[in-house]
Amino acid sequence: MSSPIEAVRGMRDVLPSEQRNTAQVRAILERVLAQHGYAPIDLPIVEQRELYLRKLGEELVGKVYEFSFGGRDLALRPEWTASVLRAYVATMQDQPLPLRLIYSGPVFRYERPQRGTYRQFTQVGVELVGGPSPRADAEAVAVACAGLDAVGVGGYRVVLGHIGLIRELLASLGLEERTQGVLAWSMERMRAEGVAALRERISETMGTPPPGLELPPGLDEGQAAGWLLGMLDAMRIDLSTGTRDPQDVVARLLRKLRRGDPQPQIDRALDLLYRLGQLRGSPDVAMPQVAALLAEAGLESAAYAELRAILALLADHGIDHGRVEIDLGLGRGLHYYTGLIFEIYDGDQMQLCGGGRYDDLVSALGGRQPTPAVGFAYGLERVAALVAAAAPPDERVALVAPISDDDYAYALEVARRLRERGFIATVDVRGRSVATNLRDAARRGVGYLAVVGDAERTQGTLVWRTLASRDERRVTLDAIDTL
RNA sequence: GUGCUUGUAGCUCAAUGGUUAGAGCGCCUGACUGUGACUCAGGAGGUUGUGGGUUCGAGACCCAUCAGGCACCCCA
Repeated sequence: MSSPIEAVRGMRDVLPSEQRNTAQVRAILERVLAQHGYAPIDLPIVEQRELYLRKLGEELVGKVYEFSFGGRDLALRPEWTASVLRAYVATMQDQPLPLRLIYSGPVFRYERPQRGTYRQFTQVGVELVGGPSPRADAEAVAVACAGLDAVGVGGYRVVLGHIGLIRELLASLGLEERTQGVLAWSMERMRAEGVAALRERISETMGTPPPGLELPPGLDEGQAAGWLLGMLDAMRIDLSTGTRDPQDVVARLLRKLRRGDPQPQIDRALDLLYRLGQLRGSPDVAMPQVAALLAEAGLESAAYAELRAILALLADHGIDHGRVEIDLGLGRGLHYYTGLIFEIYDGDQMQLCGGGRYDDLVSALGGRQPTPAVGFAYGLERVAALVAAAAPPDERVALVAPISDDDYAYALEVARRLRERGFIATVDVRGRSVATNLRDAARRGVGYLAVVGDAERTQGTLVWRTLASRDERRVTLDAIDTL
C-alpha cells in the first residue's frame, strides 16, 4: 500500500457540510453587492508577475506565489484590485463612470497557516472605479457593512484610517518623496517597535552613505557630478552599456550619496507621526485630538475634512458611530492606497474585510486619465466561519432500492421520474439488501425509500416508504406525480 | 519571518524505555436471499507523520524534517 498524499500546506479541503454554508454566505454577499449596483466580473488567477511588483508593498510582495513558465514570469494573484484595474485599463476605459464591479474568487498568499488564515482563500469584493471621495468612500464602507448585516454577522467593528492625512503632514514638512513613502508605510511598525527603531531604519535606508563613501565636502551639483564621473572612469566602469544614459546614472548615484533630509526634519516628522498613530478611538474622542495635532503642526488638512465628511456620510448610511473607530496608525500593506483605508473586525480579533482608496493606481497601470477609485474585499472563509450553519434547505430525498440486477434498469427509470418531480434521487449501486438500504437511508437522513423488485417491475409500480412515519404504500409509476 | 505546542487505525484516544501497539465509535459482511435506530457474530484497516540518532531494547528520549494548532508579524 502506498502512502497517502497530503494536501499542500496552507491549502484546505472543504467538505460538503462546510461548503454548503460557505456557498450560501457567498451567494448572500454577492446578492447584496449586486443590489447596490455592482456588476459581476471574473478575471484570471494567473497574472504577469510585474503587475504586483511596485504598488503592493514589501510585506505582501514577499508572499506572492511566483513562477516562470514558457519563458514568462507569472504570479498567482494575491488580491483582486490590481487585476481589476489592469482589466479596466485594458478593456473598460470606454465605460461610463462610475463603474461598479464585484468579483469573487480565490487568491493566494504565502503566509503562515493558522485558523482563518490559509494560503488559498476567497475574496469577495468590489471596486468603485471613478468614484471620488467622500461619497464613494462612504458607499464602500456602507456596502461592506450591508453585506455583513445580510449574512447575520453582528457586533463587528469598523476601523477607519486615512493615508492622505499622513502624506499631507509629511509633505508639509518638506521631506523628500522617498522619505515620505518610507515613513508613511511605517506607521504600524512604529507602533510595534517604537520611534527609536523606526528612526534607525530610516537612517539605514535613506540616511548617510556607508563610511568612506561620502562625497568630498563643498562641491555643488555640477562639481559633484564631474567628480563622480571621473571616479567611475578611473575605475574603468563603462556606463554606456546600461539602459540609462551616463548623466542619469550619475544623477541617481548622487542622490543616493547625498544625505536625503536633515535629521531635525525627520525627527519632527517622527514625533508628529508617532502621536498621530497614538490617536485611536471613537470618532467623537479621536477627531478633536486629530484636529488639535494638525493645528499644532500648522497644517490645513484637506484629508481631515474628507475624513469628517466620510464620518457624516456613514451616519447618513445608517451606520452607528458606536461601531466605528478611528485609527490613524492603520497601515495596510498595500502601498497603492492614497486616502481612506478601512478594516472591519468581528467582535474578536479576526479581520473580515479590508479596503480603501487608491487614486493613483489607474494611472500607474497605464490608464489614459487619472481616475479615482475605492474598493474593499471580504475574506469569505472568515465571514462564513462566523455564520451559524443555516437550516438545510427543504429538499425531498429518495433512495431507490432494486431487489436484484434484473430490477436495476427499472429502478433507474423510477429515479428519473422522481427527479422530474423535484426529488433528489439516487439508486443503490452496491447491490445491498433492502434491510441494509433502509438502515443506510435512515442514517443519511434520506426521507423516502422506493423498493422495486420483480412484482413492481412487471406491474409498473413501486413500494414507497416514508421513513419518518414508517408509512408504506404501493403506487403506480404515474402516481409519482402525486407524491 | 519569530516563539511555543501537538502528531499512535477512517474519527476520539490508551499503552512506567521492556513480549506480537490496544479500546470505543465508525466502516464492510452475515444472522434477516423484499423492510430501518436494538442485538449478536465475523471481517477489513498501523512501516506509531517521515528520516536519522541514543539504547541490549524506542510509540515514548535526542536531532532534523513535514503537517495541524496557539501567540506574534502581517493580512482577508
